Amino acid sequence: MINYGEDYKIPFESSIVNKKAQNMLLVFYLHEENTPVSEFKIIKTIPFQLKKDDEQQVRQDYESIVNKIKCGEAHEISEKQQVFLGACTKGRGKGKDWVKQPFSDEKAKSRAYSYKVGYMSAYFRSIMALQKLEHLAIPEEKSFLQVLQESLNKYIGKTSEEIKKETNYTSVGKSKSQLFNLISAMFETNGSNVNRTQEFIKEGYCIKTVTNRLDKAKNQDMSFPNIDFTEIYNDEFEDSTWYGYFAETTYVLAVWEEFEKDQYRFSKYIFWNPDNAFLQQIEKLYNHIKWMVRNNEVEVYNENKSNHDKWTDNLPKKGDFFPFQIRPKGSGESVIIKLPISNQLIKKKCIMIDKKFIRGLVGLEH
DNA sequence: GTAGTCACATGTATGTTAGG
DNA sequence: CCTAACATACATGTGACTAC
Repeated sequence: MINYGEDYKIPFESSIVNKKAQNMLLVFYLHEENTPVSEFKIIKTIPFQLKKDDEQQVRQDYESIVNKIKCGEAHEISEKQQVFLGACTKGRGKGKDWVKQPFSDEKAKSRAYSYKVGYMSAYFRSIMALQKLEHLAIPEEKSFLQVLQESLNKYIGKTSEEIKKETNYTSVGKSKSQLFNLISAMFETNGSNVNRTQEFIKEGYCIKTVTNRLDKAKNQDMSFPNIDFTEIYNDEFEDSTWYGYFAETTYVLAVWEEFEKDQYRFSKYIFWNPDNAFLQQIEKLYNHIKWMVRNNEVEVYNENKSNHDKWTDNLPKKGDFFPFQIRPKGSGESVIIKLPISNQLIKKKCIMIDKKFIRGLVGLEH
């Protein structure tokens, strides 16, 4: 736990963070989708060692946390303000974990120090030498953020055709993720998804595209990876994939303008960190789905329907948890999964963020 | 063990349509 | 005729299998 009353007096060297880092055993499990955690296999145990290269950042993260305490702003600490070492919420939840802080009368949420998911994933990869992840080339004298901005700035104002030429990006056809793939091409990732490069994962960054189309009706909500109902059933929100998506990720929203029919121009990008209200809303949705699955409340209407017919169900609808919506998302033959416990068949789903919300973020909505 | 191949799931998205 | 709520497109990722 973060001790608001004491920690601000303690330098990093003698902090609980640094002490525990000297004496910590990591146990890695293999995550399997739609499988309860208790059945995960242990694949690696190893003592934790903070890498020399990362120490400076962890120290800065620690100092940013204790500085907030010193400024009487402990209630404003969140997990987004740090890079590797976060300040995750901890406590009984449901409003019962507000504690005193020394330099303000405002009560702060109880929190603990934590290494972020992306950081630990990168750590794991570094010790396991898995198949090689693509790397971004980050020159010695530049930071990740500089490289990110320079790579994008270079193409601002250019059309997708121009960018295709300059990046030697081939692939034509009807892929629905062409504009996103083009962003990856800007980072010279050899065709890999830029969001899955070592650097993006470790720093907790994710690029998404927002397209402003001539036919307004064709503007789309923003999609996310598929929902793992077994994870929701078993895990608390704070340990979930969704928490990682929204509490520990900085989004870079790349905006494309359709200036002529089917012609797009990369107009700008903005950074977005989901705020607390957003996080609370997704937590509500998470817990609602958890409740539904646990109590066998999910109903699916698929009588006499094939896998490629329309199925309907009683999961929350658009508007119930604005700006989120649950949508089907499979393709090919891979469109059906089983819910935990009930073994109820249901179409694969993902969460989507409402386009009005997203367009508001990037200044397209008035 | 591990390189190559195949099949298909996943992640990035957008397309389609029925009912108010 | 709009748009919520269903659907699918395609490139990449990846597990299973084979051959060495």
